Amino acid sequence: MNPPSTFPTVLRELLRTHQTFLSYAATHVHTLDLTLPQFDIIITLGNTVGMTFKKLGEETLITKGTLTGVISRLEDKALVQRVASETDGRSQIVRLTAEGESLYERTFPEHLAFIYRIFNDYSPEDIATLEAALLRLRNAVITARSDESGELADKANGWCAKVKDVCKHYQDGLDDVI
Amino acid sequence: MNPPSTFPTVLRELLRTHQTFLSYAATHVHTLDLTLPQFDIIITLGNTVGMTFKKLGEETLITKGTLTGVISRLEDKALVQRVASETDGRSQIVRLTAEGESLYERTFPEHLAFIYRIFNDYSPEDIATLEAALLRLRNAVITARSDESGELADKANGWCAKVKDVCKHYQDGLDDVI
DNA sequence: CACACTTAGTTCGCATTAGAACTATATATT
DNA sequence: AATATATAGTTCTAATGCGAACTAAGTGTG
Repeated sequence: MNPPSTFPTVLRELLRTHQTFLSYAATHVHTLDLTLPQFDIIITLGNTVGMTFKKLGEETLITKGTLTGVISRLEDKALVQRVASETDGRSQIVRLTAEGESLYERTFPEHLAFIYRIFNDYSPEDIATLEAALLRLRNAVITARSDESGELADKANGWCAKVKDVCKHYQDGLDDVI
Repeated sequence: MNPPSTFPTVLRELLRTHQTFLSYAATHVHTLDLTLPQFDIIITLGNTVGMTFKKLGEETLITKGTLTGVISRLEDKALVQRVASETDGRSQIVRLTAEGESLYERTFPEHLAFIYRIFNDYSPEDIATLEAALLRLRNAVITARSDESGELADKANGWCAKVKDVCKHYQDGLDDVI
């Protein structure tokens, strides 16, 4: 008794897919004694001359508050270093140390190969299709977010009256519980 | 200079989409003085007679260790309660209190309407397509995971030699950095 | 120059998150 | 029944993750 293919279902699938992928990626990264965010930093800094906290946070989707701690732990491991920016007294440049570069070059191809196994049965078109579907969803979220209390809100509220039945239907699928 | 549509790109897009969606959903849930996992528990328990920790964890994708804390905080807010199972001395049933039921009925339609705004431009087929794409990806990850050190690994390792060039290409797009 | 205002990182508080160790209860096997 | 094994929750630790307050440094306007 699967729930119908509605937006709550599709979003749950988004969470599930995301979580499954992270768990898969972690199995490799943990063999390097790194966490996923830490390894993300390493591969983002690989083949670059370093970048500011701000840029690094944008690339890796890590909030600046969190980033401070992640970088500090990588600094403890001597894989990255903070360098004061010469042009902006507020900025710090984060770059790989020699040891960090070495780790990157040693492990990144291996990591990509590990990830590649996921797409064994994907054609390039399949990958493009998937990416387009994800991008469309993300843009749809951004649109909904920026459209606060606008027309969308009205439509949604009008639609809200009908929702309770859908909820019941959706929840019924979960009643084979105890 | 966008990176080409390769698997690292598509996976980064998965993370981005996931994060954007969570951030959107949180803007509504936080007005209820709940965190996302807490609200997830509420709507999962809504219209049910309650369920065990195990079942609840499976539905919400929350690890059992984490679940203990989330449920405890919801218990502090008097929204859920633990009830000892009559059939299994190890199990606890988690169910909504009257106050929790009330909250659920008051806020779930509103929440669905808020989420619905994302799919304003989606047809039912569009939603089904998106869900299929996500499900396929998740199954691909599961396949890769269960195929440890199998044929996939060999193919991936053979392919690994070519990876470095791809890496360089992929990273070049990030060099407009400082 | 003095002022408000923005921006870059740090720090702090609170709540997950995964994973491992632990307790108590079931279940299976002999 | 006695033992081994598996399962359900709890507890613990280390590391995110987010948001808000804070400091230091840049930018703008008068």
